[in-house]
Amino acid sequence: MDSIDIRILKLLESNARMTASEISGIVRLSVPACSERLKKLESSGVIKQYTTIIDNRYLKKTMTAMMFVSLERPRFTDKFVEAVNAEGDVLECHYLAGDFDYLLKIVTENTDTLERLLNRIKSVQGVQKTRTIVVLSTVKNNYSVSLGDGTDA
Amino acid sequence: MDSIDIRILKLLESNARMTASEISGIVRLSVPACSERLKKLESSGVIKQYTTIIDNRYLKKTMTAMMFVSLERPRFTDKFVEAVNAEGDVLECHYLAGDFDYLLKIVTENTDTLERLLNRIKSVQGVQKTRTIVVLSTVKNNYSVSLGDGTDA
DNA sequence: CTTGAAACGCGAGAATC
DNA sequence: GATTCTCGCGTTTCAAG
Repeated sequence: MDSIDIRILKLLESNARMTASEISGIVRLSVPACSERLKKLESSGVIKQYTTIIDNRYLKKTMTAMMFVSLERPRFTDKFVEAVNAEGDVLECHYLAGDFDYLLKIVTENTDTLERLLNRIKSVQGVQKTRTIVVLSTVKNNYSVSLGDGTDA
Repeated sequence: MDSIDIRILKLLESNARMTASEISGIVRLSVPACSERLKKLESSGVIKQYTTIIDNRYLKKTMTAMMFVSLERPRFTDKFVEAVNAEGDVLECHYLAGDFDYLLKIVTENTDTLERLLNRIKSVQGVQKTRTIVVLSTVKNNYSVSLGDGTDA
């Protein structure tokens, strides 16, 4: 992982469909050299996934909320994790070191669907306490750590 | 946006580098028809971005934290947003309807870098109160809303 | 929407420096 | 690492149905 790899990753971060020849032109490497680096970054696991970000507006999911959840006992964890994974509107679920056990990031249609989701979460066995915070607007939303300008690292 | 579009989006969500001919084979459409749908999904803004998810482990950023921030007055917003955007380790920033004004999702190296980041945030003009919660593990981490199986919507 | 054809560009591999 | 060449495939654009 040298600075050229970082620059390649940065380019792919901004556009995952960039071709090897496009990249080679920008980072000033030959196409085969670029292809090889690409394959290594993929096979080594540095590149976890190429994904597509879909505008939630077109899916009518314009409401974001954060939901804290506490479980009665750790033995309810498996059921809870299962339930969370089954909920398509729950994008993230983090296990916390703090007052609450979990933080869920939710993207859903409206207050109705949020209410129903909240009720489903509350009915999961072992869920003791929840606290939901509505997001008014999202100022920043990156999907991966910033990679700097490639001059360092 | 019919069910075929949904299926195409689903495929691109799982792998943004899928070619039009690969997609056409799966959704049982001709290649030109697929290409056209792709271009429409891109130009209409349904597809916001093709991005690459990089494993934070390889960037040595293995620590995740959630930071709540309150500002004294709304007039400090611009400076704060600017500061947040300049911080590479701050992946998300949401404006909240609640006790705190903002929630920041942070991915950083270790407690040292988190401490320094916290201090930088605290020194931003107008920052009144913060509360930082360390994430122990991440159970679920999707980047876009789930699209179902394409049989509906 | 389909098929089919032509032209172009890209990616993979081998050979070479 | 760079280059060059070749081969096969994907993409785009056209036609016609």
